[in-house]
Amino acid sequence: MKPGSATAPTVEAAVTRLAALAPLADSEVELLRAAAKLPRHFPVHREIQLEGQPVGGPSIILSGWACRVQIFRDGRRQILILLLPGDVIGLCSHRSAITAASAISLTDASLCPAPVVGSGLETPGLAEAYRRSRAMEEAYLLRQIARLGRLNAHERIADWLLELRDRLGLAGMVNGDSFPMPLTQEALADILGLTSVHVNRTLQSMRREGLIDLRGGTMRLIDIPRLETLVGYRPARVSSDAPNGAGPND
Amino acid sequence: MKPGSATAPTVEAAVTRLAALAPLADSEVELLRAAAKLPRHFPVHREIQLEGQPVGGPSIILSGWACRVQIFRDGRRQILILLLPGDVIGLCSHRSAITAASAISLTDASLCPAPVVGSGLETPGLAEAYRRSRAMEEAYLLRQIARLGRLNAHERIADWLLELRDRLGLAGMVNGDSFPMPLTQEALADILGLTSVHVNRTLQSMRREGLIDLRGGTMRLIDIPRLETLVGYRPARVSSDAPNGAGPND
DNA sequence: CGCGTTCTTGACTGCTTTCAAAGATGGTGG
DNA sequence: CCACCATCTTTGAAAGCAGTCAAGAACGCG
Repeated sequence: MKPGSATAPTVEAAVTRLAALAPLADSEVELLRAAAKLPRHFPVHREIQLEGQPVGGPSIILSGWACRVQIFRDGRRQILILLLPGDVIGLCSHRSAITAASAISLTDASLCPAPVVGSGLETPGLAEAYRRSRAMEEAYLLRQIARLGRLNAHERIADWLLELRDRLGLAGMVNGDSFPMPLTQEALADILGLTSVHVNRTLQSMRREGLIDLRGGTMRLIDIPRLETLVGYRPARVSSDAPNGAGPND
Repeated sequence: MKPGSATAPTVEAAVTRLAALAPLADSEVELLRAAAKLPRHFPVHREIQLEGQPVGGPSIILSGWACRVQIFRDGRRQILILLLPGDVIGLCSHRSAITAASAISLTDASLCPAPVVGSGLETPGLAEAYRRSRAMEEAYLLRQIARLGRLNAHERIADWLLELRDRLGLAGMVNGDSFPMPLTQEALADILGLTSVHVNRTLQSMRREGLIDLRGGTMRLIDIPRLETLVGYRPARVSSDAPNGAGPND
């Protein structure tokens, strides 16, 4: 494995996330590992799915960060939702499905085909994990709407960071209060509906207030309780099962 | 039928919308009509689904307008998505599903249980319509994010009106360029992520510019081409089938 | 070490909010 | 049929959050 390659395609994050969504049989984990042997690699800023094109089969993100994005004629961009390791894209089951918004890579990324689940008879765990994954995605979309519609810059960032920590935690990518932050402030701005200049100022203000510590591509949430009360944060939940953990490692 | 009752529960709008999403067999239409015989009525501002509660079976909106909403501790509200006649809510198939955001009625409304579709063997049309309905809802969520993140007040209203016209058109509720507008400017503000004061000013500006005509609970889009170029509007599409029409009646 | 990208900072503009109050509207009961 | 009341709409003035434009500093990569 080349020393320079930032994201060696491993399936572990995806297995961790899907197993956190629903218990997987060993055979189902094996299906995932087998699928991950045929990864597709995307350099940064590459189109993964194109709006209006057929969805194709579902894929799993093995490594790297991506997003769904809407671009306006005059160049304005809005990132609609982040796509993180273990996320499944293209989970629509209707006929002639076409993708509603393009997906692009925000870092180098690798995907693989998601193992097909029939009517869920032989792979009940995977099928359930896919269904919950889709429900989680919908919950993130809803929260993103509330965030953009009613929160100011400080609150948007706080809320988004807490959600991000939960999401990365599901995939086992959180260490204590820290997780990787490979995005430029330009990308953050496109996520948060702000300008990069204002994101910069707000991040610095939050640093000064001792809320966060962002250095060298790592984000550390210093004062999570204060971040949470700032926006009344509550983690997304899509089922009444015990809140699926795998939270931050320590 | 009482003269005063604003929304006599008819199933026609719902049948129109679902049949526009996928061809329905006569037997499937009969299932819908039968289900509509057991409507539940909700006065304005009544809770239809409560966040965190079990989803229960799927329901169809027969008449009236509703929404999913997020309310913050300090009273800020954001309407996440409108729910219109023919829309199906509670379409999650995973175990122990709980609703991610409360649904409330914005006008008097009536719902009925959605006919259950098994594995889609006996009701392939309905099953397909449900799947596409869910995909449409996701497309509306994505567009709502782009709207709140990157459009100014004029553009948000234009974009939202055009989407609303398409959605109501699917249910056969558009007459030419006009459709009912039963929402208060306060509700519009909660949809658009603005204040009601600013919604008022912006609507009046659009009236003066000859873009819209809003009077007596009816919205007329006077200059649709100009509205469309204002935001680069393109209708939501979730399948490569011929764009499902039932567009505006004339 | 040099170059391009990203981050940072300042000054200024402006869209949107806030606060307040007046005007319109519609439904109800006398 | 009209007075009355609650709700909704409209308007004004002032303040604030975020955007724009521009330029310099820091960073990372080759």
